[in-house]
Amino acid sequence: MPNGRFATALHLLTLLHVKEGELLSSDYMAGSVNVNPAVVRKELKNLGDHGLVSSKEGRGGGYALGKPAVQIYLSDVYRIVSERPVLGRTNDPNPDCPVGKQINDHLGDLYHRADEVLLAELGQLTLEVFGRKFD
Amino acid sequence: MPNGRFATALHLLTLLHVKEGELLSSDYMAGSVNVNPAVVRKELKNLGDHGLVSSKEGRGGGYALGKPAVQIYLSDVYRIVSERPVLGRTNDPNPDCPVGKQINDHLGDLYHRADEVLLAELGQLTLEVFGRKFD
DNA sequence: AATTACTGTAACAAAGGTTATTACAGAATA
DNA sequence: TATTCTGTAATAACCTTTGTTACAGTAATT
Repeated sequence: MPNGRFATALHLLTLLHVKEGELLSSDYMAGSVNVNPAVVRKELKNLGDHGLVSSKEGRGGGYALGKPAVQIYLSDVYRIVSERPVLGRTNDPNPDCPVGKQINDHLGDLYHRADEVLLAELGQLTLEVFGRKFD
Repeated sequence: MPNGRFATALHLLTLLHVKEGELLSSDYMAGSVNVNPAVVRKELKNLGDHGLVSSKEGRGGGYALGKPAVQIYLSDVYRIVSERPVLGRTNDPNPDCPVGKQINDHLGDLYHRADEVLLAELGQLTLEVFGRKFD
């Protein structure tokens, strides 16, 4: 994962948690994260599709958590924003080479285990616990 | 890590291990991994700078493992090829926002722990063990 | 000595993926 | 009806990674 989507998503969720009770606009949140409002809306829509965020359209609308922060695990966030395995992508090796023919299968196993341990680690933290670190 | 350097590096090291005793050329290895020979030379030079690979210049030269495969941990490989934390980069949030001001510190802690568990997992495998999977 | 076959390395091009930007339709409130 | 939001698409800008080309340096071979 070369990008900053995890950081962005967790920042957004933390804002929603810290300001629980109010509806936050994408413009406001974009100002805190320092990214474009349209990017915020896209990411929040994505998180919303997975139940972590709810939204209200129209004037006076905005975003809120879609479920209690104690039920949002950081592993959920990771799963939602990262489409590629942690260890990166694989190549398209030469099938005529004994190593090339088999390497992707073995890399696949390894990548899978790496994702597992990462998810296990992130699964130990909820948004509520993470949010306690903030004043 | 959005890229394929880990896969490339491990493929190269596996080739060197499987064909231990001979010197392999960057052209040959590039043919197995299916990437450009110059890319192979760059990556092998990098692995060599960290002691995992030795090289011999000039005619009849090539590459070999720099130390026994039982002493090469996959965590070493990961450390060498990945300059960014697994969870990705962070943003440059607004310091005027309470959350924005602190988020990168807390993300930093999280990223550090994520890297730790990943390294611990990869540290359980050596190149020798990984290489047993191949015919 | 000259040739050959390699690595080491730099410079630059190409490709791919991520984020920014702009724009506007649609929804809900005032 | 005007306003203020989200939802969403299209496109541009940017950045990172990989590919490509080229050539200097080194060591064996002839």
